[in-house]
Parts: sequence; structure tokens; C-alpha cells
Amino acid sequence: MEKKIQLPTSESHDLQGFPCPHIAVDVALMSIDPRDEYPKLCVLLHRRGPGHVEGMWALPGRFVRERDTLSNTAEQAVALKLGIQGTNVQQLHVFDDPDRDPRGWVMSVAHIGTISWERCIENTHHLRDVFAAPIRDHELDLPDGQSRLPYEQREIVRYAVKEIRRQYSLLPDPGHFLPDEFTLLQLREVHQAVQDDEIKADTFRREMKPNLIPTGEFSSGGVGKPAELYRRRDRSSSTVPSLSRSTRNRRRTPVEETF
Amino acid sequence: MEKKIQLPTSESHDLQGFPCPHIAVDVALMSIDPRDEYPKLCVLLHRRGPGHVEGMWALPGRFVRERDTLSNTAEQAVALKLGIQGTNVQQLHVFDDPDRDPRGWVMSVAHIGTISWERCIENTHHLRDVFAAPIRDHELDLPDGQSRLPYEQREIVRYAVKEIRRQYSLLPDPGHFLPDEFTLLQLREVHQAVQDDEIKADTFRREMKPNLIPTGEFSSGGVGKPAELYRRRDRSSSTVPSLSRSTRNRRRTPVEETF
DNA sequence: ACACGTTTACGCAAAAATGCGCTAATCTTG
DNA sequence: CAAGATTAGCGCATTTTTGCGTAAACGTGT
Repeated sequence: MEKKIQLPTSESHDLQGFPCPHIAVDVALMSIDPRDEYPKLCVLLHRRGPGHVEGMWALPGRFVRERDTLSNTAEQAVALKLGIQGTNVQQLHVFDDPDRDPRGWVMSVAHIGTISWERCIENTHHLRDVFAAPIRDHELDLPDGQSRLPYEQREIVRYAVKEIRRQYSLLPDPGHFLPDEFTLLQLREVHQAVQDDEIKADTFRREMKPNLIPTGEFSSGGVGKPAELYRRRDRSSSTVPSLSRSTRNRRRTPVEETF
Repeated sequence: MEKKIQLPTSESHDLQGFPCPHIAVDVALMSIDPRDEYPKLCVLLHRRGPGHVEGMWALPGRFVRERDTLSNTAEQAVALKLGIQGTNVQQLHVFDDPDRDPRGWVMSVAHIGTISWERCIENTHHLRDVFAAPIRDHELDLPDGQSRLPYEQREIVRYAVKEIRRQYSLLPDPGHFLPDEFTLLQLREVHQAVQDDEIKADTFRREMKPNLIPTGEFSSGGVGKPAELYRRRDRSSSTVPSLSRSTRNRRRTPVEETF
């Protein structure tokens, strides 16, 4: 059954008459909690105040104000809900079910961001309405017996976990959980927390080396042979090799959206 | 300089008073043109009609109508501008510069889709306003001496090329350029077109096999030993292995957006 | 001062992957 | 029926990667 589409000779591009959705952003801001025996990947939640399911833990979010950008809105959401300024965020996915919000037609643009644990704690340790929820198998351990996040925030977290694991399979600590200089052990612990998988030291060191610059300086104050400090190689350089197969060939089936 | 953020005790979530942007979608619909000695990856363009820079070649796009979804709008854009129905699309990126459209505040959600060459030709061969533009080094060969695509469509094509190459490094022909049954040579030609790189037959066959199901049937009508036909293994199966390093360890620096 | 634990880095064997030559099998064409 | 073209797999050399044992270097406790 072949139906030929009649191509319109002209189509009104005047914006009058096109209703438009409200645009919200949600942010999965991630950090690495080093407090347990093994550092672990977390997502920062805030507890909602009066006016919107008070007391419920949620990802920070915010409506886009007039002529504002998504990333600016996302950063404001993080600032207002988590007390953290100046975070870099990236888009993940747009959720566009017209019935997803009972208040009206709203699209939500999910974002992902990363923050070091030190900077996270520095900004939020005094706040009782901010919580770092650890991630287990793409799910969050929510506090206060809460069973699930509102709207599609559960899916947002899954998207975020998948995306950060993908990026960490390509480059050393692209999310800058670590400061500018770090040891191989610190780097490996971060990668293990992100990938939720054990990574062999030898293999890891060999594949990181091409993307790291030895500083010539060594760590001090720890037990054992002092570790050399490294910096990330500037990845804008055209000579940066991508990681070898062992980082990328992690035994995980790419269960992800394809065409 | 530490500035504590005053968390609001309540925030108005009523949608009144929030201006909102118009939402457009753009689609980079990709196909594999087999007509030359080597098949090559193409993006489908349409020539704009009266009312909007008549005569300019562009990616199909469309404003989101009231309470419609992004994917439905993208599919309608493809249907109306390219004459192709029922394409699957995926989101790539949201372009949100408030000054990007002189007519007003518009955000554009870029999408990627794929279509077999046969189905593409079947729907568009009679149309003079549809063109399959070959991709060279992330750029398009535009017809009629046109130097560049409008708005951010050049970037959209780059996003699309990167995304399709990434997906083709993970699974055999996830974009279904090929029909349900195909030979290894056909599969390899498609992968070579997408990756724009030579792929050795032996290595390719070894890494594809775990994700393919031999049908027991053979191709006919060609010269030489008939090749066996394969189907893609259902990737929802938990036993599907991801591709080995040789497909993924292609010498390309991941020059892409990270945090 | 020494033993011990911890960490780093290297040498080396083992394992895995790659690429090529070769061959057998099978089809089409003349 | 012969020749050419193509597919597919095997054997094997080479290359690459992995993982382990070990030495070196440090801090801590005795």
C-alpha cells in the first residue's frame, strides 16, 4: 500500500499559532563517595520543600526561564536545590510525554554533571536536605524509606550511569572527580567506582599511561613506595590515543538504545 | 570566597508566568548509497519550498505541534519533507541558543534516523527536491554549489556521524541498513561505509559471529561460492556479547564532548 | 636496626588477537 | 567440462595484551 505524500508548496513558519511546552531541566549530579572501604558512585538528591510533595527526595530540577539556556537553567537548579555553584552539565535525554506532568504540557531535558567529593561536601555538609544516594545496579538507595524518585527520574539516573560509564571507558577521569594531579591508584579507584567493577592494576596502568603526563613529583604521607603524580593529557591534542580494548572490552553487553 | 546559597522554602510550580520556547526538531536521516565502487554513508536533504529561503537544501525539520511528541514530530518531518513514512529516530542533542532563530525563541532537538537505500529510493526516486548527500570527514557534499547547511545543521550532521559510528562499533548493523537476512560481505561493506575505514575480512568475521545467527540458507545469483545468510542475534538476550576490541579499537581519538 | 605491610614498576610466560597464505567447496560463465 | 570468481575456514607466524612473581622504596611498629 503505497501512499504518496503531498509535499506542501509552502508551510507557515510564523511562530504565531504554535503552542509550546514548558521546558524543565533535571540534573543527575554525580560524585564519588570515598567514605567506605570502596569508593562508590552517588547521585545528589535534594528534599523538596513546601509546595511540591514536601519531603520527597528528588533530583534537582527547574523550569527554563524566558530566553534562558538549558545548561544555565541546569546550573541554577543545582545551585538552588543543592547549594553548589558552577557545575558543568551535559544533556542526556529529553522526556516529552505530554501527559507526564498534570499541571500542563511540560518537556524535561535531563542532564548529567559531575563534582568532586571534596567540593560537594564543602558546599553541602551543613544541609539536611541534600543527600548523596549511592548507586547499585543502576538504582539508587533512597533515604527515609522512599521507594522511588518522581516522574522519570529513575530513568534519568540510569541514563546518567550509562553515559558516565561510557565516557570513563574512553578517557582517564573525564568527569574530574580527581583534582588536576593524582596517583594511578586514585585514578583506578575512581574508575572502579564508576564502572562498579574490579580493574587490574597492571592492565589499568598500561592503558592509562598514553593519556597521562607524569609530573615528576611524588605523593607523600602514605604507606608504601611513593606514587608518582600524573596529570590528564590535554585531550584536544590530536595525538591523544583512545583507550585500549581492555578498558572498553569490559564484559558488559551494550544494552542500550540503538535504532 | 564562600557564598552560601539561600535555599528557597517554596518555589512556585504553577506554570502561569513561565514563557516557553517553541520547539523544533531536525532529523539527520542516514542511508548507505551503494551506487559507487564503495558504498558510502549519506544524509538525506530536502530543498526548501517558497516561504523559507526557497531553494536551499536542508535537513528535514518541523515545529512541534500542540501536545505532540518529539519522535512523532520528527517522523512527520521526514514524511512531509522527504516523502518517507515510518522511520525510527533517536534524539541527539538540543540546540538552545535563544538567538538562534530571528523569528523568536526556538529550541531545536536534533535527531538521527536510518533507512535502507532500497526503501529510501522507493519513496524518493521521483522527487527532485530530495538528495542523498555523501559524508566526507564529517562534512556533506552539498548540491548546487551550496556551501553550508542552515542553522546548526552542520553540527547536527557531525553529531549524527559520531553517534552512528559509535553504535556500529558495538553491534552488527544496528541501524538496519540491511534487511533481516544478509551475507557477511554485505555486512562488512555497510560497516566500512559507516566507519569510513577498511575492515579486514577475517577479523571482521570472527568478531561478528558471536552476534549473528546462521540461517542455513545461502545467497544465489552471484558469481562464486554462495555466501551463507545471517540474521542479527536478538540483542535483548542477556547472553549477547559485545564486540571485541578490533571493532572498537579503531584508531580514532574520541574527540567528543565529555564533562 | 629490623620486620612487616603496602605500593610501584618491571620482566616474563601465557593467553588472546590479528593477518595472511593456502585450500576446498561451490557457483556462474563460456 | 574447464576456468574464473567467491566463500569459508584452517594453520601458523606475528603481534598484542594480560597477569603474576619479584625487586625496590617507603612508613610504621617493635
